[in-house]
Amino acid sequence: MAASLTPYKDYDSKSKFLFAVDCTVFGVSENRLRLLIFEREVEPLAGEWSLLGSFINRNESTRDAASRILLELTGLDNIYMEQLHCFAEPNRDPGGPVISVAYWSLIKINQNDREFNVDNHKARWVSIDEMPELILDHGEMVTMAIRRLRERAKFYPIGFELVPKEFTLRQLLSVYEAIFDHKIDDRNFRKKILKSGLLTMLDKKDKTTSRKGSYLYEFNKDTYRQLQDKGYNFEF
Amino acid sequence: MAASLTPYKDYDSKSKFLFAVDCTVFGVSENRLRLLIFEREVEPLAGEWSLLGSFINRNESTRDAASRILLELTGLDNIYMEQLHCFAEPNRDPGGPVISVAYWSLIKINQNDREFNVDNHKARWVSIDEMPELILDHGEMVTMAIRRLRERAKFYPIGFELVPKEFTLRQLLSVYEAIFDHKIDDRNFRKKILKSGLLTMLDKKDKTTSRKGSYLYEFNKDTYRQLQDKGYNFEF
DNA sequence: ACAAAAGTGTTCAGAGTACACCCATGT
DNA sequence: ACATGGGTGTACTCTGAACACTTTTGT
Repeated sequence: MAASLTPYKDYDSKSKFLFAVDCTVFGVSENRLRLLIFEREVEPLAGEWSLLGSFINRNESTRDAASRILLELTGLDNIYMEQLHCFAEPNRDPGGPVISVAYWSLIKINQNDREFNVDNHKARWVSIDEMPELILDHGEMVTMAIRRLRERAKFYPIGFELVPKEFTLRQLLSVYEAIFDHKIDDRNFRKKILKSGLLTMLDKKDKTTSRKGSYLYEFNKDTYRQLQDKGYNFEF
Repeated sequence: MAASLTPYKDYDSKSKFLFAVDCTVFGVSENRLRLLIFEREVEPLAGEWSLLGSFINRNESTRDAASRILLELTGLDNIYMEQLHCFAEPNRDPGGPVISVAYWSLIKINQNDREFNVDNHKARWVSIDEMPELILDHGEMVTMAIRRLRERAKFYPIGFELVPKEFTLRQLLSVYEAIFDHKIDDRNFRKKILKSGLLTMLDKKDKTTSRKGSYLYEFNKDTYRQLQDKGYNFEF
């Protein structure tokens, strides 16, 4: 028990719990919304598919713990991350009384996938419609995370977390198609996204996908931050 | 430790925590968004203002615990309630390593305030702009809860949780004014809310506020549930 | 010259916004 | 008759939705 001014006097008699975080990590590749899953290494349930998680230590917050996990995995420490929900059904974990706080995060797949390969985790990107059964309540976490992601994506500039620093409109459109799982009219998309003021057109073209080449954009950080606070309608 | 198939083998060596829930309870009265606060009864920090909370037991979920608290307080068990966030900063509680899951809920003030009076809790409704300092991170919980409430209220039919079973349009409008903290044009409000299909006009009038009397409405449960899933734009 | 992706504009319908007067009734 | 709150309609603007052809350029 940590140093404290006036400890709870019946501290020892109360129920205590282990505390864990689990991360739902999303990315988009090949026009699909994908999720990073792991082969669990510890008993119980070793060898089954799960989210990446960790117990938390006495001196870290849940957010610290989630960042720590993502850093170990990707080598990146500026990943978009939000708390999702605390899962605490009694007996949710056959390993003991463990309460878990789920986080969800977004990463740019192509930018990082090399690092996953050299990593010693047994990780796999799966499309969200081809997800295998996950252990414990991790399936429920994913369902909730997808719902939350779609809700955020509708009103906050979130698609940008899934796209490289410089990107084409087609790439961005395709991220939104993957998140919302429906086709988007490209003319209306361009019109609306350009009107938002979020994008700055660069004087460069990406020639990898067509002979004509398509303009690269980056996003305008000021507008981006404003819209994170105020919200904007990103329904297409 | 509960019965389990294969317990974590280093269970005893890991950090363990007490686990609590705290409830942010909102209501609307006299055109103000209000919050229920309590004089804390236990040490440490007894006598200061706080949210209503409780430790959770081994065999209840956080949701059960939050419902339990609200039931004790109000005598009602069908209160609108959502999980807000898990607060776990190290040393957030001087009483020991306690992690808290915050919930927020909405209740109809006039319907229940009698029960608060006979209750032995030292409770008080305060307008959100006249809130005193709260203990620990409870102020932060409230700030986040207000933000979440406003977000929900914009897109989901939530105002109805704050209004009696039969209500006038003026009452409903005034709930939305309180939540969003700005005046709403009553003609546009009527037009939009009636178009949503959420309301059924009753063949009764409330004559307590004017000589002419104003029609009472109730909400249409089917439409209500649909809009809870799909969402609707409740910005006025 | 042709294939393949990029880029561009218009029309229509529906929703939001601003705004001012008459209605019903108890006293 | 009048005071009080309840109830109603219109014009304008803006946004969203549907929809098809031209441009560029490497081969």
